[in-house]
Amino acid sequence: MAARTRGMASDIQERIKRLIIDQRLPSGAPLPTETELMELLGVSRNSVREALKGLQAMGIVEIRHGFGTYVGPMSMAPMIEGLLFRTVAGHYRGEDSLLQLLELREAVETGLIARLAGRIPPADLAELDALVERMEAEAAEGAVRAETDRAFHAALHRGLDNLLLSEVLEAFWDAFHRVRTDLVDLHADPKVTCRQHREILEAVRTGDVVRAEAAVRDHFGDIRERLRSPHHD
Amino acid sequence: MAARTRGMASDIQERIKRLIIDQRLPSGAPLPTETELMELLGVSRNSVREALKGLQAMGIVEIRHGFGTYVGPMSMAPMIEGLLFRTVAGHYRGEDSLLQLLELREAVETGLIARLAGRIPPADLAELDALVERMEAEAAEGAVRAETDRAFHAALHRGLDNLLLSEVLEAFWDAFHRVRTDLVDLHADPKVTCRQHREILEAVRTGDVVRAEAAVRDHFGDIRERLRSPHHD
DNA sequence: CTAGCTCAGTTGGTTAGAGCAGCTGACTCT
DNA sequence: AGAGTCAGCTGCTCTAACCAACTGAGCTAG
Repeated sequence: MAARTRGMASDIQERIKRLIIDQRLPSGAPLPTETELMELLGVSRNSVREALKGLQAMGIVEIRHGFGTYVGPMSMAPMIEGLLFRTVAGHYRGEDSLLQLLELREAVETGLIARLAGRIPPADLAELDALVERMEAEAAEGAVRAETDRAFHAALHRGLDNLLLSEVLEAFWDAFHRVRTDLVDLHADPKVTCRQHREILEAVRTGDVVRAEAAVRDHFGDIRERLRSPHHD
Repeated sequence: MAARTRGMASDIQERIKRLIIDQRLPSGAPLPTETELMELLGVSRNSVREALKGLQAMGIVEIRHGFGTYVGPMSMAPMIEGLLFRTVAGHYRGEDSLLQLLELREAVETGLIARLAGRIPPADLAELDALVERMEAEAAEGAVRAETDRAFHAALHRGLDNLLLSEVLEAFWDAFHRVRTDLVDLHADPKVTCRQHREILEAVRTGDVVRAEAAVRDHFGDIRERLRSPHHD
């Protein structure tokens, strides 16, 4: 017997994790069926399912109805859900959780822009140019699509050359975006947004670290300002 | 009916989340018992439990055997678990996931040190002094305890005045520390470690941003160097 | 011979009911 | 008045049966 005081479900989860690690299973690899796991681990189907539900919530396994169970993508998706819920719950309880989330993004992205300035590959710079242009086209028609903003930040962070870091930043963006659409309407001026993004792009293109930091800070400062102003319920 | 194609468990989770948000329940508040939830939501006990297991994995609820179910701490603990597993699994598959995790910490902490330099409250500075001294005492006896290093970083980040940000940084520290103890032995020179921490402290005390960034980068650069050198299996 | 449909088998999803296990608080005995 | 005990809540695990989704082999029609 392994873990006595911590419950069997947790024990089963640990054993399934070990199974994945010991066998070097990559994302997408098939795992034993529920019936097999139940025999393999010597527990009931119910316990297996509860353990899998927990692992699924952490992105460690992926369950497909009628097909099978697989090693999960291990993306940052669970973190997004957690951050989102934490922020929304805090917001409704009167905390400034939304501002904290924005500050988290601001602090991290401002700190990282110095590392990016002057080091963006030409291909990514071209993509960023195209994205800013699309952004301006969308702004002329009323509002910038969220997907375009997301693509801009994603392309920018690609230069960091660290998949984990990029995913974490993307997760922060996602969480903030979802909170924003669920809770408040920032009614930002699309033209201002465009100008700020172009400024960031030009700064990193020329490799001007100080200017780049100022541009990013300006971008977030603008959002922060709108966050403080009266908005909703 | 809400989600038809996404399964009932996910639907139940959503409804429990709504329950917490709509009633403004704070962390630690009691939730309905399994029996009550089962009647309230009109589903079987098993489905309720599977949903709760998923929420528990995300830190949204906390289940105490024989006592009840409560609103969870909503800390970053689930993220630590996820990062840890992702990194360990990647490492065993031959990826440089450990280095990526270290770089994540390095990038974020280096970027944030500028925001801290010269802005640490005297009380925190005193605590940091005490921690470096303890570190030196421990170094003289062989090795610096992990808890001391953790406390140093935690005290340093307290000055950020953003609980979410501090927790995220702490989570990154935890994940890296656990991976490190599980996978590799960095056998760092404790005296060097002490010197680096003192240097960081002096730099932020005097408010010298450039020196502070260099100190942090030096600290991480040292760890990164050891990570590359031959180590284990 | 091929394109499309059908259906049986496999796998996960849900329900039901029974009994086990841990914790709390009130009750009892000293 | 203090310490031990036990009844009762609570969550935990198991069994067994049936429902629902998906795949792929085999059949049918063109």
